[in-house]
Amino acid sequence: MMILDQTGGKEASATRAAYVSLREMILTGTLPAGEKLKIEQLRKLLDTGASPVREALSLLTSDMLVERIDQRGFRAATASRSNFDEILTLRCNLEDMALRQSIARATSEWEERLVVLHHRMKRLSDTETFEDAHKAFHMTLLSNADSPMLERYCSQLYDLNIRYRYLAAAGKNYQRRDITAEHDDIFEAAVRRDADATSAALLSHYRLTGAYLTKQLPDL
Amino acid sequence: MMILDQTGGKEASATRAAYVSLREMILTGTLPAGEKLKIEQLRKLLDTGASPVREALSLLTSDMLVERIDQRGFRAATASRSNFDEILTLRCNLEDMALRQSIARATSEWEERLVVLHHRMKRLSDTETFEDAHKAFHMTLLSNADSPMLERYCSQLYDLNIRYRYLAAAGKNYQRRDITAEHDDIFEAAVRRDADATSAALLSHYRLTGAYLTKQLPDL
DNA sequence: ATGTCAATAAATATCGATTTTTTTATATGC
DNA sequence: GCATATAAAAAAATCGATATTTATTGACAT
Repeated sequence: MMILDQTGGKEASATRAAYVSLREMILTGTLPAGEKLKIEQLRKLLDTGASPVREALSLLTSDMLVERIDQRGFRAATASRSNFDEILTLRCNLEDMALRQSIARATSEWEERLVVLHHRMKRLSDTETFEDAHKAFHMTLLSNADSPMLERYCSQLYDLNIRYRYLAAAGKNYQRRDITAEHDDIFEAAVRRDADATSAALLSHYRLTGAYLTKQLPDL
Repeated sequence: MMILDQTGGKEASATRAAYVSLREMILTGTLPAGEKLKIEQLRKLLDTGASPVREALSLLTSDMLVERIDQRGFRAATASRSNFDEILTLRCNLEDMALRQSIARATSEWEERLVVLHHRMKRLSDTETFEDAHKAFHMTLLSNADSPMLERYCSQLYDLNIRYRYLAAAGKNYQRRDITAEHDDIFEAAVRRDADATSAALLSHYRLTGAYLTKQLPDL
């Protein structure tokens, strides 16, 4: 009998635990893109039953991280240069849309959330938890659009992009760009509530990162 | 021992059969928006096991037709006026993007597919299979964008919108608008490869339908 | 060598039963 | 009366075993 889960109720069910683990493994490349995902193998790896594994994999299709082919199981979503390009293009278009809606509805509350997250992100640069802070900052930029589906798409695309960062990091001499100044530009334009400037800074940030990653990416 | 599935291999697995049935039931409102989806109940309804039902429901979360709450099961996605508005806005933005990419890459092959589908759609007006022809026409318009994820989003949004058509039809004096002329406009502008005109016609088509549906929608 | 077919092995998909958790109903004390 | 605790019922989640399907192997003929 488990009293209470201190970690925030995350691994409440075996399915959820499997979902979180598998997600992480696919995003970071522990389970390589395109890899066949065999139930029995994963069941042993995660030390759980076949049902939670199957269900977790089914749920991961929502995130486009897993493909399911009827009667022949699951595989990790494939990666390719064209997929990478598509993600970049979609992110630019969708985030531009979300960002403008967000700024149009700007409130001081939203602004203050941004201030905190921007600060936190700068503080955590180069730490384990930077990734989380970075995503929180970017998603909060869009959060005021009050468009749950659009937010979901953007979050999805953000995560899919992470996968390519790990893929690039697997290539030999990869080192992270310094993106602090770019974040500052985005942040400052946002609190100024200057939609055009924020959008320009944000898209430039994505495109620069995209070009940088493309160079570092191994053959796909 | 089943020799071969004549219907095109559609219900190959119990999971797939459940997926198709449940999807249909949610889209048409047989399973009302927001409804609790109990495994045992659906299992009996579809005359299948609990595993295929669970897996089908998990897969349906990808389509945003089912929500899953850890340890307390599944429910049909809720419907609301704001959700309807969000779908309309997203469709206009995403389809505009897809359409322009599609037209920019226009080929005579794509054009001919459009001709056939436009013809077929006109032919089938007011028949059972009109829905399929209608979706095929709209999706083919976008198909030449060569952007699988964008297509997937558009397809998803198309289906989510269908649900509101059924919801409106459930309201008393609903009758379908005549949309033949609008389709003709879209089609003709597309084969002219006039991106601006096609986009304008398409978005106007969506917005007119949206305004019309909004009036007919019962309280949400 | 190459392609086909049958036999075998491996993996997926499904079932039926059990465990765990949540929900509902009922009782208890303030 | 109202909140809280407790017991019973319902539902979700999970397990272990089995059935079904797909993938692999090797013999055989072309």
